[in-house]
Amino acid sequence: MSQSRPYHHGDLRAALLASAERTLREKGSAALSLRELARDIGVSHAAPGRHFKDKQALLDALALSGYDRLNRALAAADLPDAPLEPRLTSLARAYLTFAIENPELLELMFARKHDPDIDAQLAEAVDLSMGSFVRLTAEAQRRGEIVEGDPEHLTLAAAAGIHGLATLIAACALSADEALSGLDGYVHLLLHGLKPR
Amino acid sequence: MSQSRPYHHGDLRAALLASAERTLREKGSAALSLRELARDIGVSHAAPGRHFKDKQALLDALALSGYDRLNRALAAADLPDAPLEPRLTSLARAYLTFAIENPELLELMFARKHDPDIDAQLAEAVDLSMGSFVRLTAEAQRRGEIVEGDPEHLTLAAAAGIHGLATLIAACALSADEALSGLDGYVHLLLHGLKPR
DNA sequence: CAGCATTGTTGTCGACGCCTACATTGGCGG
DNA sequence: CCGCCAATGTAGGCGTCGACAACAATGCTG
Repeated sequence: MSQSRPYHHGDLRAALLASAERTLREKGSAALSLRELARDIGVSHAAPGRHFKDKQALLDALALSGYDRLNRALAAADLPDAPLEPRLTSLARAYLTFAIENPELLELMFARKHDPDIDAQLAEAVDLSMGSFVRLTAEAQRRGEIVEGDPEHLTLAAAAGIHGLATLIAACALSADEALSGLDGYVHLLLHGLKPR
Repeated sequence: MSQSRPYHHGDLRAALLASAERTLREKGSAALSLRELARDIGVSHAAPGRHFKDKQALLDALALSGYDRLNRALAAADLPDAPLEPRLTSLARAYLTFAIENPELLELMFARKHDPDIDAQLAEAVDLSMGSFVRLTAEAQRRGEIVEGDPEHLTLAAAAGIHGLATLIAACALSADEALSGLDGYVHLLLHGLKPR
């Protein structure tokens, strides 16, 4: 057989992750099968097992890479010199955009079934995501632009709302356009409250 | 054979849903298998197919019953005569409590893979859930206790934050105790904003 | 260049979802 | 009261999947 394909793939792990992410985007995490991935790439059905001990291990790796991309997007959207409100809006917009573009991945990232050992890395990645918001509230609080109180609580208050919008978008319970167009108003409400001043 | 079990179960559909919900709570939705449900109940492996054309159909039914319970909990927690802040707090507490007690179910309810036809019923159930919050903001706005603006946007602003907290709890990214104990403060922030007055 | 760890292959096992053909049951009309 | 039919449960089978084990090809390292 003049099969030009070499016995060793070269970087099967990366190829698996890339193909898995495409399948995830197109058909959802439930439709992800290790055997189909192997077929798509052109290796045997057991080859993925060399790189991911489990199907769950692959999902975990996918979730981790998702946090990586999200964190880069958040870092890029941070405007350290901008005033509080536009700065928070920019972060929020980056988060929502990620949710709109990677709904299945977001669902995976916040799924409640990861290996305990990977959970530590995951928690670290989540902390990194929160980091952008923590810095923002901490600095704003130092300048007196934000109410006093436990900075962690204040950060959570801001982040929970934005995360809620993101999950609603991912769950198709909220249209992406609607969320993005109402974002400015939403952040304003976050900062000024629902009660009239 | 003196098998006392009658040929017909009587209410297999309800038994399946009940058993499925227990399994869901104990082992997660991924571990839910129609065949195992049938074994637990003591019917043949194809019997569930008479009541749910699909595994997804059973998950959809589970999600619908989840919305039903959530909506009842929200209705019971509504205090129409209470002032704005404690009223909102009571609704929020009911939502978070539901999330704490039914994390897997909540994940299922907001999963993005339901049959298109069931989606209509699901959307209706979601609207019902939002209803409690909508009434609250509408009345508060009528009394001038809440900022002017599109009531739907204001409701979303309140509900998104609470939903965000709930999903964070379900995803184990936030401890239940922490969320409940900080809830009063959170609702206060929602109403008064992060900026000092 | 020899030996060994890495990586991919083949084959197998049990479980699952779904389908079809068949059995049992209970209810309804003659 | 009885026979028929729809509803419900059963038995078996098909194709796929994840996981495992035994084996083969490769390439690194001493």
